[in-house]
Amino acid sequence: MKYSKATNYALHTMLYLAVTSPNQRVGVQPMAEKLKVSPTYLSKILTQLVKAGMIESSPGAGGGYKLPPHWEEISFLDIIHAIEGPVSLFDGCLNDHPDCLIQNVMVSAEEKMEEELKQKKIAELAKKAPPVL
Amino acid sequence: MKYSKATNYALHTMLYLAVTSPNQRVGVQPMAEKLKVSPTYLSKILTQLVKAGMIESSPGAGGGYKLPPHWEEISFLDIIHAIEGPVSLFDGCLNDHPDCLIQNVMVSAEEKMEEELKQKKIAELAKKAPPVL
DNA sequence: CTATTAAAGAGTTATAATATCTATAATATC
DNA sequence: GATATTATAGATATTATAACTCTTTAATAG
Repeated sequence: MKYSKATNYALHTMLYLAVTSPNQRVGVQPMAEKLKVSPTYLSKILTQLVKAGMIESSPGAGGGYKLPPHWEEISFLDIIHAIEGPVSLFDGCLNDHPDCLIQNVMVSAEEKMEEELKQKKIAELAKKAPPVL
Repeated sequence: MKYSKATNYALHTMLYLAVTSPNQRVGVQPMAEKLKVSPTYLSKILTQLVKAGMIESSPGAGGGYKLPPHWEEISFLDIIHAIEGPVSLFDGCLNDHPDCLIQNVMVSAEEKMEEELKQKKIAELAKKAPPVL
């Protein structure tokens, strides 16, 4: 029961873009160096973020990744869902009956966490963040 | 990013004990049948619960598992921690700096969920639960 | 056309979850 | 005390998922 490192990488790259260059394109290499992860692996994660609309990409020379116009609205939850998928963290019931009391409790607790993650924006953190991240 | 099935089994057995026989000993087999899991595997999980003080056990003929005296105070969070350990669901920071903004957000969100899980007691559910679970 | 950079696919390794099997220890009943 | 019953412990196997690599393809700027 842990969030994946991929989610961790995704959150950090988003913050990186928000802090250093919200409008300028950045390639994978500098970010991969910063996070000490291989560029190819990080690019997989970034592709997922692109598909979820969390960042924009352009190939070719001078290309790279950039935050989208609505970047200031992007929340932690958005990014997490982009990587982990929209799945609930509890697996459903073991017996056959339809309305599982345990499931209900777990889901409602999860929703409390998600409310918090939805309120927290990357942009908000970028203001507080030191230049080094 | 999911809670383990072991946690799911643990929650269900606790509710099972609370609903059917808070004071009487029950062996592994009937519970394993109910949950459709092998008795040996379930017993591993139950042993973890014993060590965490969530249930009491006695070996030998007529033995089995039973809820402890303070069972009405046992929360979802207690049970989850007994199985998953006390670990945070976020892995910590990637860079070297000490005070990770991202980590802080994740942890505080997690705490919101835990507050909810701490308030929800098995006993409370047992009252609402149908006899079949 | 060429250099650069993202995307996609296949495959590998590592780690953790899930489960099984066997042996051991403890207890009640006879 | 012998036997049946039940939990506990250890080792091991299996499966699933995460984490990562390598290689190829596609797109774009100059």
